[in-house]
Amino acid sequence: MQPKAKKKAAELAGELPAELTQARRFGKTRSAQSGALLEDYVELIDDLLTSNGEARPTDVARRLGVSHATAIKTIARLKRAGLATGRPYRGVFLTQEGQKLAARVRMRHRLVVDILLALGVPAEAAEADAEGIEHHVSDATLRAFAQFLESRVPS
Amino acid sequence: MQPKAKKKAAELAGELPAELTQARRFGKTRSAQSGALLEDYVELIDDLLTSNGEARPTDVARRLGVSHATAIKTIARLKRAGLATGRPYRGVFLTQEGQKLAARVRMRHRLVVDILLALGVPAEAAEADAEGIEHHVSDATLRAFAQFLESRVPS
DNA sequence: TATCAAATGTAGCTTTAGCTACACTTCTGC
DNA sequence: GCAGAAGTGTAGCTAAAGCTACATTTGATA
Repeated sequence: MQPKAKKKAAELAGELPAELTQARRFGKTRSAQSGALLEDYVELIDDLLTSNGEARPTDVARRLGVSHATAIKTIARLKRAGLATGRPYRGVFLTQEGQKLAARVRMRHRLVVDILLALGVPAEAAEADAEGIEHHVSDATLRAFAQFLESRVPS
Repeated sequence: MQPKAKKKAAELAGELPAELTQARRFGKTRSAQSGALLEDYVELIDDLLTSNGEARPTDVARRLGVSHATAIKTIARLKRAGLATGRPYRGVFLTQEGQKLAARVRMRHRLVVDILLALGVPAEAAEADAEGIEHHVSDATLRAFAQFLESRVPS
């Protein structure tokens, strides 16, 4: 145990609530991680279904830059989660729930890219960064983004 | 193998580059994930060192909402990565490199929060979302953020 | 100073997401 | 209509990040 004169004072002054708030924030960020991957898969599968009429594990794997085995395993998780369906060797499809999620994700992605562009971020970087950012944008923030864009570019 | 009339056409039309670009983007997002945790730890340890004069694994664990064992294991990774030092039972400190990283991370965090606030995101949500967003903001985007804030609020 | 609670560290388990290597279908083209 | 290539699926490994349970060290205090 280290000496801790200042620590005790901080505790008495009410450090605990701050700790809890921060912990809650971090915890949320962490658990968002697992959902992010599924969202990426759902979005991409929806893309492939729209543009190619089918979504094959190998295409998914290529697009995401992972091995086909990894893609297949994650697609299995999607099915377990009720987001995707499909029989062996027959391609992947989205359930109603999966399609709803895809739509939400796509809308959010669009909004994040637009915000970045509006802020003067170069197109290339905007697309790239949006991929990482979008999974961490809460509904409140999303609403603010939409409102900002509307007010700026009534278009 | 599924039938794929359209697929072939798309390939001939040059789908491959698109695939590679997207794969590169996703890969970057994924590998950013591992760095994000270390960044959080470094930032927090720097916080604790500044405000308390010491950074103890238990405090880190409490703030991050994980068990002390998890914190200790990750701190060991920090040490292996050359970001932290410290002898057993003696608290954690940052190396020069760790301090440099902490400064960068803190600056970036500040900038992201400020941008969110400038866009009209409620303070609570801005702080929370920034935690997740900041790890995915490239230098180009960061520069754009800074420039936008300067132009908007010459303060 | 000897004890004991709190902090620290270690061991071993789980899940997720990745990989390679191997096995099995399916489709294409001859 | 068959052979082989391409796609799909399975098995088994790794590393990260989390946990609980147990062991060890430290510092406060009686």
